[in-house]
Formats: sequence, C-alpha cells, structure tokens
Amino acid sequence: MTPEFKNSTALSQADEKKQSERETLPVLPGDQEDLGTGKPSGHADKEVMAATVLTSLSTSPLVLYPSSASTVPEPFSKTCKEVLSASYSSSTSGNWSWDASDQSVPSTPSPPLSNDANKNFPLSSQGDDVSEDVTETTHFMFEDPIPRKRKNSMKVMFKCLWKNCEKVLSTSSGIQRHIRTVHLGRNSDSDYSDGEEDFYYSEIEVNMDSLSEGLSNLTPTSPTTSGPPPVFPPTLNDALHSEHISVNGQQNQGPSLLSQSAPSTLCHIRTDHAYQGPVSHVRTVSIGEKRQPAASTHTTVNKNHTLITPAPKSTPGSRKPRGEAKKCRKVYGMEKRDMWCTACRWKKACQRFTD
DNA sequence: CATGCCGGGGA
DNA sequence: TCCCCGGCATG
Ligand SMILES: [Zn+2]
Repeated sequence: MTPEFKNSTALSQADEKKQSERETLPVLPGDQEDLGTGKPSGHADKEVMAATVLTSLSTSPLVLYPSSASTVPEPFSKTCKEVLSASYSSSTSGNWSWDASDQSVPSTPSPPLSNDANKNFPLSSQGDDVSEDVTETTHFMFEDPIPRKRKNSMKVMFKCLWKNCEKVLSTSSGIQRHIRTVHLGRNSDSDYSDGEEDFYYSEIEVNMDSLSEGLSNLTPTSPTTSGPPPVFPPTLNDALHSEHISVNGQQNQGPSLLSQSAPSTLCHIRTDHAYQGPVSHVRTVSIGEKRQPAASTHTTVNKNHTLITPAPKSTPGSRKPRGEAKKCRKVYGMEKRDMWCTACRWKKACQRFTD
C-alpha cells in the first residue's frame, strides 16, 4: 500500500495527525526525484530546496552590548560572574539524577500532595517603599494551577530581589506586576512589561516535603516546638553590597523618573531567563546595569543535606530556555510538514533552525 | 492554546 | 535505525 494514505484525514484541531499529502508535489509521478520524502538510500539529503527562501527569516542575532551604558557614573563593573558562580554552586558531579533518592515515594501512590496547609512565607515588606504599596495581589500561595509537578511536592515561587523586599509570589506575572508597580514605580495600567522586571526576581523552588519535615512546626504536632521556624530563605543577600550599590541612595519609587532606581551592577545574572538572540524590540533603556540584590556565598549552615539551593530540579532551577527562532513547524506550518526537518517531524529538537 | 521536544514505543 | 506519538513544559 502506498504509504501516502496511511494517515487519515482526521487531525484538524490541535495536532493534526499526519497528513502526508504533498501539496506542492504533484502526485508523485512514478519516481520522484531525490528529495522526495524518504528515500532509503541516502543521498545527500541536504535540503537545498526552496526552503532556503523561507529560512531567510532567521533573525538578527548579535550584539547587544548594553554595558557601555552611560548612566553609570562610576565604574562599578565588577563582581560579575562572582555572583553567578555563587548561585551556580552546583558542581559538575552534581548529578541530580539521584533526585528521588531519599525518602518520598517509596512505592505508595501517595495522594496528591496535599494536606498540610502549611504555607506561608514570611515576607515582610517593611522598610523602604512605604509610600504606597499598591497592594495589588499579594501572597496567595496555593492557588497555583499546578496540578502536579514533575516530582511531588515541589513548588515554584517567585521572589522579589529588591533590597529590602522579600515578596514572594507564586506566579511570575504576579511578581512582575509587583516589581513594576512597587519598585519600578510604573503604572500598573499599562502592563507593558519590558524585560526589566525579569532581572529583579528569581524563581525559587520550595520543597514542601522537606519543608514540612524540617519545620513541621506549623502544625501543633510536636509540642516541643521551640525551634525557630526559619524561613528557608535562599536569600543570601547581605547588606555588604548595598554600599556599592547605593548609587541612588535608595531604590524604588520613582514615578516621575523612570526606573532610575536600578542599581548598578554591570553584570547581568542570568538566573534563568535566557534572553538572547533576535531582539527585535529596542529596549528603551539599556538593560544590563541594574540588579541590586546580590547573592553571596550562602554561608547558611545547613546541617541537613537538604539544601535548598536553587538549581537542579525540574522546572525551577535549570529552566528550559526554550529557544527562540521559529522552528520548522512554525515556519512551514502543519500543512507543509514534509518540509520540516527530520527532527521536527519526529518531534525532536529541530536541527535546521537550531538556535 | 500553540509550540518545542524528551522519552518511550513500534516496525 | 527509522519513524512516530504521548505527554509535558513553556510562553
Ligand atoms: Zn526543524
């Protein structure tokens, strides 16, 4: 049978199943030429076809050198990767493949994480921006529409990194709003979000398990709770840096002036957001020099092996950068699926438009 | 909801 | 090895 008709016609909607009808190709005459669909004998299957035309979409890569900004009065450029390395404390040998090594899910189907309603983050936004907190959404931690994580009992939260602000929200949009309104002093009406906010918050992951374990004090289970209900704060901030960064004296609040509050650190820590590649939008302000909170070596004495280091784990730590650049699928569309690169057809990582 | 892709499965 | 899909993560 002709392989052509194997597929059916259904598809439609979400995933069109398959449809190997060649639109462009006329019903293949007896023997198609080389670059047909799949020839056993590999010839150089370089795709040199017209596809190239479309491929021209690439984008404008390169250069964005914001570092030479200008507002920076003092050469504060330094401490760059230091921070980076600090946060990336992970090591090469840190095969996080062990993951579930310890406790948790021996074999029981354990019910949905559930139960304990323990959750509350000690965020205390006091200190600076007293002027007005737009209140906006605050902390609502459990409303996340996250049915199940890859693991169980793992939650991703977004923490504001401003000097004295420790707000933690459960949604990125929430934290962005917070930063925009509270710190950047932007109008909330226009939720125009340029990449700026991204640099002021970071994602942290909260392990409910260890949490409840370590400090299961929330519940009156153990009477001996005199322990300090610490907050698992990945916040390794120290006031040390504040000295340098005090360019503006304070931060936050600058309704009239735009985000002049931005601190100055010439390095852009890429906690996770990997913004690179084709940047079509011209950033009004040069990004790159901002970011005030700095993480120093976590000297926290963690006797437990349960580090809460923000790094390895499914969603939170190593986020999937999710490359940019349109891939075959988007470029050609489902209709011309035959033009996709093999990888794309197999639903694998695209090879033609690798970014 | 669409896209991208890993991991796994069938021939 | 080729081919494909379930399902999930992400924006
Ligand atoms: Zn591709």
